[in-house]
Amino acid sequence: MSELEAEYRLDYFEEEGFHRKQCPVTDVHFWTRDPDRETCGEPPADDYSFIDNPGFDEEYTLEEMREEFLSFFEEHGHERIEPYPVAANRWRDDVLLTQASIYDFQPLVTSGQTPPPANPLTISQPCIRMQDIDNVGKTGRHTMAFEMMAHHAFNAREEVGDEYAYSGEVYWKDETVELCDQFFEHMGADLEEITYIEDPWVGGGNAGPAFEVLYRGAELATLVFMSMEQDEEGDYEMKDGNRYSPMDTYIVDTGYGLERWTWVSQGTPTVYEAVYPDMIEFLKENAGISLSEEEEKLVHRAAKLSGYLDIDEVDDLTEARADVAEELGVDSAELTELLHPLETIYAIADHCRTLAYMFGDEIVPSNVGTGYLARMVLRRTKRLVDDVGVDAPLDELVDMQAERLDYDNRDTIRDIVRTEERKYRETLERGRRKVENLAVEYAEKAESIPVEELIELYDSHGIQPEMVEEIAADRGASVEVPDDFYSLVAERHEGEGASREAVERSERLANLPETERLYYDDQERTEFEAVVLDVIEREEGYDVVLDQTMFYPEGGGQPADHGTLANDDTTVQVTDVQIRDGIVLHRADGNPGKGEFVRGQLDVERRRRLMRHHTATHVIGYAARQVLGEHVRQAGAQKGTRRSRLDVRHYDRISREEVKRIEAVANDLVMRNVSVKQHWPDRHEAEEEHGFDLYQGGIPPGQNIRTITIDDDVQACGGTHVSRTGDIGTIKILTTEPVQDGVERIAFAAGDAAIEATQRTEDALYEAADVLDVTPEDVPETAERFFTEWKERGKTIDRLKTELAEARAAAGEDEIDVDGTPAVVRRLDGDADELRATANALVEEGTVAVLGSASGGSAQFVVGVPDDVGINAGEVVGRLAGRVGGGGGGPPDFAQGGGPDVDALDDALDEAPEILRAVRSA
RNA sequence: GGGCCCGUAGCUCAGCGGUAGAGCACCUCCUUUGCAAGGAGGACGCCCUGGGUUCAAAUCCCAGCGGGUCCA
Repeated sequence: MSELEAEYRLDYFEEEGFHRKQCPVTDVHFWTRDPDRETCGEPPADDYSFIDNPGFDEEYTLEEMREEFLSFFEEHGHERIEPYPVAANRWRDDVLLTQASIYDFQPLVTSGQTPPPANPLTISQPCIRMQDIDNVGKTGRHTMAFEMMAHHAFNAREEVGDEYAYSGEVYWKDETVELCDQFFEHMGADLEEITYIEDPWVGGGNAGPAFEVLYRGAELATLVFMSMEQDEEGDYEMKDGNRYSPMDTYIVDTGYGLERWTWVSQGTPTVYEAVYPDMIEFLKENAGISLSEEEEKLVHRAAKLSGYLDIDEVDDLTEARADVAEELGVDSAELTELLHPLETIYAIADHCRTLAYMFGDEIVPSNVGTGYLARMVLRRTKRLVDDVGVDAPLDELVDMQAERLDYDNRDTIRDIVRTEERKYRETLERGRRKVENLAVEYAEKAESIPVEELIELYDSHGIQPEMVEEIAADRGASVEVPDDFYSLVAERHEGEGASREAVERSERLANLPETERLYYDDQERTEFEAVVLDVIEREEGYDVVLDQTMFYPEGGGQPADHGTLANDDTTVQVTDVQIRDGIVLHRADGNPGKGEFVRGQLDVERRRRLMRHHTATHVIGYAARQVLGEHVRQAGAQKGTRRSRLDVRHYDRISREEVKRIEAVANDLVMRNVSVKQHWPDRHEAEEEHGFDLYQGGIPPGQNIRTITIDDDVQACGGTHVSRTGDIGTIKILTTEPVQDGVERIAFAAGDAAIEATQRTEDALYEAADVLDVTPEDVPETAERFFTEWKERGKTIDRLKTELAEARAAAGEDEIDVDGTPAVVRRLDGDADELRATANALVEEGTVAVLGSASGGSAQFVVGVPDDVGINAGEVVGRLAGRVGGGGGGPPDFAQGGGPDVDALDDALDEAPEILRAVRSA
């Protein structure tokens, strides 16, 4: 780390008369204007000193503070940027949630592939950090949801020229620290009290020097100078143990916690009271929490000390709490009892804000991805609400935050919260019954519920061990929850995860130019001429590289074009087309010859079908949004020639009624025959105009992006489309099915494929009608009637079999005597049911029954023995079955068996009396 | 995306190779007419679907469909 020391010696510090010091408590190096200062300013070296002693000239609300920051940086040459969604997976696939403002610009802007929306810029970015979830409410300063205010500048080294999407230096370390200082000064802070702690930053493959900016015990800003990338040959070894070297771009990445600034301006005991005063007031009242004046004072004093609490850093929270209690001179249990409801309320307020952000940004609850995180937070919140006795509905609480955050999809948010709450209630009820059954079972055995059951209950049924304890206690069963419960659960999941296949890259391609893509110029054209630049032999066939092509390579869920490449000598079939680093590879069954001129001809019918289906996919997505709500967005898509599918995020199953409405809206758009327009707008202008909903199918790199506009639906898309919606012909939804919780798959067909699909469905119906000998309209009713009748007949047959069996038993002409007990040995070729019924009837009359049958291709026996007769039926069956090459068994009074050797059945039955006697005497 | 659990009467579930069960609900009768009322009787099952193993599958194995849950 010391290698970076020079990086921190700024001219600005020199000019301003800063001193570099080392903190005797934390050992870190820091910069300060105060020559007498010894400690770095961060707990545990220093306490919070702003509580009851606000650090700025005025108090600010969250909204006022945000505006103060943004307008200050606007006045200092920065452009204000609208915040991005909290669902970072909308534009990058390496993370789920937005955890910092810089996330907005990774990876395309930070790597220099795409220009920033403005440079320099300022933003206040909503973020969610799930890591802090256990600290929320307890430490007084942690929140799961927060806004990171920031100013960013994107620089590229002069010497690399215009290789990147931005060039030159906007500003770097000195100006960054100066701006930070100026903002503190603007707010009325005492600059003498500010410390800049040297704290190198590492993350996501990048690194650089950084400062933590401390004021009155609170970390109010982090100034990161991202300037290095991971490199085994690099000169700098950072704290993660990896080596790093300087990169061509260098970026100012700052973060000013909006909540912290608001808190410091107000000097309230906890951040929560500064950030959500109204909601906390509401929750306190609703839960009936009122403190005496003395208690208020105690809570207040405890808050000042709670800066030391951090579940990551303090091993045992109870211990830390005890320390606080001791310092205050009160009983630890009493203090906990007093603080616990307040901590819960703080957490509820924070969690509701998190949920408002998530659902406001149209995350749909699910068992995967961001949807799962949302579900976890919601369930946790529900438990907290019940725990502390707040009886307001959860959707109302979330809505309070959604309203404050000014979301306009509040109805959907409430709908989602209610649906999720219902699902959770159902899970809890299921769980409760399960635990009750288990508790009774183990209580009877006088054992405690084993840990394996607890793990099973949690992992497979979502029941917290605390809940098991509670229910079990009611039923008189004991449970012991091990301290390392959650790591035991984790153990169960070890060894999961699939290996990822490496993508092979041909070095040969590196020397070829990018293929000119003609398919965007005129999407209707199907013929072209080109020069063969290279032919690469593959295991099966050849990869042909041309200078230009009409062939659309597989991508964006659209399969590749097929067709032919021909010159005067030869014609080769193209059966697949792929794109690698801008080079289009045509997989062909022959070699057209390097350097040759070829005529390319697309399989026109295939391409047309794909185009219809691609445009139809946009139309279906548009229609689904109209019918199901604005939260609907693409979760995946695959186009085909006969059918295509679109996976959409939605929090419920799609009903038949909704399917019909989607179909109607889609076909209405087809019939209106609106034009399908292609544009290449500047990406930032497009984003500003249409938002991130543009990127339903992924985010393309580059300054300009291609968009497809149909009516008022605009999407970034690289596929080929028909020119008017009327060209689709018609759209028919084939099926909807859930692919995972929160994602529904809509399969549909377009154009002639739609007609074919409808015909297939009709064929099935007509065939069914034909079999039933009725008209198609009558099929449902007739099928129902037949099914009912079929069941009735089954019952009648059962009854008749019983009657028949009784009649047979009553006939009784072939009764023999086994040492004084009457017995019947008989062959009757019926199914197992008949044999059983007959045997039962015989046994009823006090007769031993030995019945054999050869129906169904195998020999079968049933042996019944009345009570008080000393013959083991299982034994008899065993011996009989042995003679037909099989086996059998059952309880002593009623046994069944058989074997494959049908021919031996009669012989076996002949021997039955002997066997009965032998078994009796045994 | 991966792991695990579950599909049996209208509901909640038991059964886990050998004749499909219980409680609640339902119907009839009796006894009582009061906070989950008692008694007697009755009806109600493609044991999710399709393959396989077996003399025999609700039960074991495989696949599918449907539901749930945990993790990234």
